[in-house]
Amino acid sequence: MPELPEVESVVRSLAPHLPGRRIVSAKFTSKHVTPGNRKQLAIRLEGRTIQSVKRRGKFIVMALDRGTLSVHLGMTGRLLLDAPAGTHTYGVFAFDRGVMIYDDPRQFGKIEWSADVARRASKLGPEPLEIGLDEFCANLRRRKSRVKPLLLNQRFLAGVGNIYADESLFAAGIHPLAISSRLSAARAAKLHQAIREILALAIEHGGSSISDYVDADGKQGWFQIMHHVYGREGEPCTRCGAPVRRIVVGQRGTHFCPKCQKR
DNA sequence: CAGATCACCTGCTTGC
DNA sequence: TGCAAGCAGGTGATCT
Repeated sequence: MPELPEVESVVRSLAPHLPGRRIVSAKFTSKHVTPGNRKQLAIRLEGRTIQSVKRRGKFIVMALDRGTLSVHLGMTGRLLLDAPAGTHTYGVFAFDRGVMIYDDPRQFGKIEWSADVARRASKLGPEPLEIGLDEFCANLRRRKSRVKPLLLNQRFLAGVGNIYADESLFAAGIHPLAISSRLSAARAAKLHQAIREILALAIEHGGSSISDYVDADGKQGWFQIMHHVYGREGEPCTRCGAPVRRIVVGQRGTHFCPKCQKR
């Protein structure tokens, strides 16, 4: 579900509500979402006050008065404010005022305490909305990888996922199997620009709601209606009319226009 | 290091 | 209608 624009939208919907709230109690009920000692995690959170909510890559990072909590939504995770618990609720944060629940049908998400947050954060690459052109080009040139899997690599860029990788490559006119180190400076610059524009536009539209994504207020995103290739296999390219193709690259469905995107 | 394969888990869609 | 296969926004381990 959630890539950078969706996570950013969740953070923005949480930010007006969470800071200053005290966690009265917490409860976790999935060994996958909260691996290890989830009872201890609940005890650690008890009595803590949330100071800030930020995003780093696809991670939601909450600074507490003591310690840090990170939430990764995996594929189907949701953080919802003042919503009732359901079949797939695996986390409940009871505040002095209100409640926040964590839902995640597939349980690919992770809720973790600060020590693990630091370990994870050290493995993340630069923020795609912050990295400069020169550094981006140098990083592309240094790798001899197909460009699509490279964009999905969180050590290369933190936050780009399957939808926005495909959409960015389409916008830049680059084939997903192009070799990163062999991209011309002009095409690398175009990719840098495309990633920034698409992520920013997607954030403006609250992200993409493909099947069930919503922010913490339960509001869906609208960027999916502006997708040019993702999920459009067989449909005409919005630019040239040729049918959009779907191939598998690195085990991920990959959508592109064979006429507009060149190696 | 690049890449393939598998694994984690549930639910929805598709095709026979 | 039923059932199996295939698919899904992500990541990490393991092996070549």
